[in-house]
Order: sequence, then structure tokens, then C-alpha cells
Amino acid sequence: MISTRGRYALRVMIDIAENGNGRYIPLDEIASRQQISEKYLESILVILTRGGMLNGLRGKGGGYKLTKATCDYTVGDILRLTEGSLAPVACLKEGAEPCAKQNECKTLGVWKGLDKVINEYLDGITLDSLVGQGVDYSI
Amino acid sequence: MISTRGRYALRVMIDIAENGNGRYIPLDEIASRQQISEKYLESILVILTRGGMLNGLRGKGGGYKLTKATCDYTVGDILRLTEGSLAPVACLKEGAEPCAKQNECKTLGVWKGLDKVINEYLDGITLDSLVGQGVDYSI
DNA sequence: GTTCAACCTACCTTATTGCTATGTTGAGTA
DNA sequence: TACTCAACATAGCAATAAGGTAGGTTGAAC
Repeated sequence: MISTRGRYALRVMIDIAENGNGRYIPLDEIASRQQISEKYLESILVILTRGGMLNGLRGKGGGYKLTKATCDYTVGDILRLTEGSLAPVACLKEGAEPCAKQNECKTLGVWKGLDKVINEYLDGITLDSLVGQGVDYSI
Repeated sequence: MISTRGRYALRVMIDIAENGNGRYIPLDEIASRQQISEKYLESILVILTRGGMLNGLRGKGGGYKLTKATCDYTVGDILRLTEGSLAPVACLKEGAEPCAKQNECKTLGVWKGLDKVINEYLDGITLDSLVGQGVDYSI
């Protein structure tokens, strides 16, 4: 359900939040710390950068840094951007053509409710609660 | 996230609950009513039967029927059986080898919490609440 | 013994995931 | 101005899963 792309993205955002301190962190530093292939990580950072979550700077001293304060990122935002959508079924994805059987569908309510539960949970977790020691959300 | 297999399975269980009345319903009847390919539907019914949710009878007058009362099925049960697992990440799947970085992982709590929220929501919905007019769980 | 319908095995196409390779552009520094 | 560093861009590729198809076999009823 959540692919490595989204999971790596979240780990990387935490990594940058913890090790950045406002400076630009080069990709290879993040890759080696997180033990992720540089090239694969690069494709994820492109998404985060284009989505406005990171700022990329080229050349010497370049790298990536956050564009906002850690409390202004939610896990839901990060995952929706990198995964494309968190909708549990195709018919609830943004931009999906409305289902013809919408009115008679007895399962639609289940999916809508599930979608709501998932998004509300993930939107309730901000990046700053995961840095440092972190908060255990599994309790 | 939830594939057609799981979605079809849920629709089929509702269909059998509504149209069964204790008798065996043949596959082709369900397929035409639900507009699902007979052959594909067959592979789903195999899973439900092997999982003990349906009873299959061959020959004339044969078909499928529920093994329990509708209130004894939860949506979570049906989806876990047909989807294999509802775990949002691989490391939380049943039987997965424990992750080496388990102790230092700052995201594990998020996934565990998400897993809990999803399963609790879906286990709170029983099949009988979806038959007939049904209850709108999206509110 | 014939029909009906579940059961079983195998295959196929398409899309996605996860990853690799080879560049090109642009920012800083000597 | 040349050189280096590191982001940016594009293309490809193996493995897997999703979604579906095809054909045959078993067993229950009439």
C-alpha cells in the first residue's frame, strides 16, 4: 500500500530536518546515512522539490533543505505528494471520473469512510513530532 | 491499495447475503448481476471458499452460500482474506521478518498507528450493516 | 449417463515498482 | 575563465503483481 517511495520520502524529510539546520545537504550525504541508492533517492527528491517541500541548490555547497518549518509538514502531505494519492480505491482518487453506479453502490460508504480515517490520521502527525526522540504514534 | 479482488469480494458477499436466503447461488448468476467476468470472479470465490467464508456445492442446484450469519462477517475479515493483508507497509505484514532497524526507526510508530486505525475501522463494519438499504459509513 | 456447476491448472497482457546509466545545466571557487 | 561539485533531466530495464482468459476435471443431482 505505501511503497518504498513514500516511506523513503518520509525518512528523508526526517533526516533533513534533523541534520539540516538551515544548510543545504547534498544527496550523497542523505543516501549514505539512510542507506538508500543515490540514484533512486534522486528520483524521490525530485518529487519533493517539484512539490515545493524541498529547495534544491546546484553546485558546490549545494544540496537540499526544507522550505518550511518542520511543524508545517504533515505526514499526510508528504505521502500524498510522493504516493500520488492515499485513496484506498481508484474511484476516490482526485480527478477520477465519477463511477456510474455511484448511487446504488453499497460499498462506496465504506471506502469513503476508510479514506477519511486514513487521511485524518496522517494529517494529524507533523514532521516535528518525528524528529529527535520522536513520539510513538502506535500507542 | 484495495485492489479489485477485495472490492469484488465485498460486493459478492453483499450480493449473496441479499439474494441467497439460504439457497446456493450459482456463480454465473452472481457474475451477471454484479457485471464481473465469470472466470475472474471464480478465482475470488475460490479464496472466499477456502477461507471458510462461503460454502461451495457442485452439480445441479449447486453454487455458493454463506457459512455464517451476516452479522458474523466483518469487512476487515473479508478484505484481509482476499487482499492477503491490510498492512500499510511490508514490515508489518504477518510473517514478515522483523526489520533490523526496528529500534531506531522513527517511522515505525506511524505505520503501526496507521495499521491500527485501518483495521479497527474495517473490523467495526459487519456485513449485515451493508445489506438492504445499508448504513452510510462515510458520514 | 447426462447435465450442471464448482474446482483446478496454466497462461497471458499490461502497468507499476524499484533501480541503473548517461548525460546536461548551473552555481561556486581558484 | 576553467574547473569542480551537485542538482536536474531522460532513458531504459528486470521483476513483480494485477486483471483477466482458456481449457480441462471432479462430483452432485436428476
